[in-house]
Amino acid sequence: MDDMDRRILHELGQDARTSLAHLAHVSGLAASSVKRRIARLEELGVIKGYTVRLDHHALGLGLQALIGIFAATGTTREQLTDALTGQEEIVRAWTTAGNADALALIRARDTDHLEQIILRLQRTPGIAHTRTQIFLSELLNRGD
Amino acid sequence: MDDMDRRILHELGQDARTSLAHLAHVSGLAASSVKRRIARLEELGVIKGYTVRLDHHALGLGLQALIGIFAATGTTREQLTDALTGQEEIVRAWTTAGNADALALIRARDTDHLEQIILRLQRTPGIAHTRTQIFLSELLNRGD
DNA sequence: AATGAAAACTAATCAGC
DNA sequence: GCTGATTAGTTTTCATT
Repeated sequence: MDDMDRRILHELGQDARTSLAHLAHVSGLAASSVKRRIARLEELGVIKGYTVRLDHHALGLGLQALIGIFAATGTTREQLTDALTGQEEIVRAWTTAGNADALALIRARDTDHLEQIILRLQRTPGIAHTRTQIFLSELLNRGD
Repeated sequence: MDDMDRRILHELGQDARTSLAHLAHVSGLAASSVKRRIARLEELGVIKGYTVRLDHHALGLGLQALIGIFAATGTTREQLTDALTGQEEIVRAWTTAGNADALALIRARDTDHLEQIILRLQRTPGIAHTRTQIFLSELLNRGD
């Protein structure tokens, strides 16, 4: 991991579909050298993949919320992961050192959809209760 | 926006660097048709861009936290956006209907770095105080 | 590790359906 | 709005430094 790698990663962060020719130009390396570096970063797992950045509002999933998950006593990390992975509306989830045991970031169509998701979570074995915080608008999104 | 568009977006979500030939194969369309659809989705703003998914732990930014921002009275949305955009460690930020006025998702190297970020935010004009919640681990990450 | 050149593949364009 | 053929551009490989 040197400055060249960081530069390549930064460019890919801006546009993951850019050409090796462009990456070669901005880094000053040859295209084949850039390719080797990217292949190494992929092998090392530093690059986990490439994804598209979507306008979820345009796709009808404009509502974002953070749901605090309070696990039932005895629930394992694996059970919690499975319970959350089962809900396709959950985009990201973390265990926390705070109030709730976990926080789940979700995307919903509207408040009716959000309510469905919350009820589904509350009915999920291993989840004792939830606490939902609705996001009004996105101030900043710097990708991954 | 039909099922074909959704299929293409789903595939790009899995691997944004996949070829038109592969997208044509999975959708059953001709490569040129796939290209036209992607171009239209880009023009409409449904596709905002393409980015790389990184292993931030491997890059030395393994600590994630959510910082609740309590704005000073009279602070505008724009001032808050500017204040948060100025901190490069902030990955995402939202205004909320909850306790804090905004929530900022940050990535830090370690707790020392996190403390620096919090102190910087607390010194920022327009921010009255903050409340930090540290994430212990990531249970789920479904990209964007 | 990086380079440059050649070969293989992929994207972009466009006339026709 | 889709197709398939053509051209332009990009990725991949490899011998060399």
